[in-house]
Amino acid sequence: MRIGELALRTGVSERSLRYYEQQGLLAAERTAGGHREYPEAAVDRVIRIQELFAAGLRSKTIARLLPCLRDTDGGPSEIATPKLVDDLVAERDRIDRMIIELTSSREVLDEVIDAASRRTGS
Amino acid sequence: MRIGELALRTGVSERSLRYYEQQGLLAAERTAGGHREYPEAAVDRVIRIQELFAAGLRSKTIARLLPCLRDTDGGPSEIATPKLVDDLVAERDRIDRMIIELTSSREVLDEVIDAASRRTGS
DNA sequence: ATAGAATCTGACATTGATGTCAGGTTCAAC
DNA sequence: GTTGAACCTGACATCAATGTCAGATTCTAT
Repeated sequence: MRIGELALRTGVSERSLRYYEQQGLLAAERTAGGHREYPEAAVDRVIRIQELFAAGLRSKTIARLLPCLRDTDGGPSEIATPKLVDDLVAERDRIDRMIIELTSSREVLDEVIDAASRRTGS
Repeated sequence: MRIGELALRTGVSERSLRYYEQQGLLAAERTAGGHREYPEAAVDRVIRIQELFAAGLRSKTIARLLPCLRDTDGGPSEIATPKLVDDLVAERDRIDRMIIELTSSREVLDEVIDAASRRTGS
C-alpha cells in the first residue's frame, strides 16, 4: 500500500511515517517513480512503533529494539546485545514507575471528577 | 524551607520549582531579602505536580486542577467547573489508553529481555 | 494527453518543560 | 565585616517528534 493509506489505517501522519523511515524504523519499497510502497505488515509495525514512542522510548532505542522482535518479521530475529538489554531493563523499570505514577494521577483526576459530579447530581 | 532543600527533597530542580511558581502551581512566601520560603506541605505538592506532568498534563491544566484537590491544603477546596470536568475526563481517558499502551510496550521489552537472558543463561 | 489527486524532498516552525549561564543580591557563619 | 554558599532574575539553548509549507514529480482515471 502507499503512504496515504498507511497513514489512514494507522492514524499516524504521513510526515511521521517518512520520519520513521529516516530513522530506520520502517522500511519501504519504492515504485519506479520513487513513491513508497508498504507491505501489509507495516500496519502492525507502525502501531507498535507508536506504542513504543508513547512509552517514552526514543527512535534510536526503538531502532535497536525492533530487529529483536520475533513477530515483526517472519524471519529470524536478532538477539539483543548485552548493552541493549541493559538499556531495555532501564526502560522497563522506567515504564513500571510511569505506570504507577499514571495510576496515581488517574486517581487524583477521578477524585476531582467525582466530587464535581456529586455536586451536579451526576 | 528554602528552594535548595525543596529541590533536594523532591528531586526536582530549582529551575523547575521557579517555573512552577511562575505557572501558578506552587506558591512561596518571601523572606525580607526576596528568597523563597516554602512550607512543609510543598514537598507533597511538588511530588504531585511531578506526577501530573508525568501523566502528560500541561501546566495550565494542572493549575486549574490543583485548587480542587482536598488533600493539598487543609482549607476548603474548590469545585471543578463543568469545562474543567470535561477536560479532566478527556485526560483520564487518555491516561487509561496510555496505561494500556505502556503495558503493551512493557511486554514487548520483557520478551526481548527474556529472549536475550535465556541465551546468556540468565 | 491531460487534469487532479497523491506523493516526493527539503526546510523551517512548534511545543513545553527543563538546562545552563551571567551578573547581581542575600544569607549565615566566623 | 567579610567571605563563601545559596539564591535571585532574565535570557537563551535544548530535545525530539511532529506540523506545515513550497515547489516539483508521479500516479490514475478519463
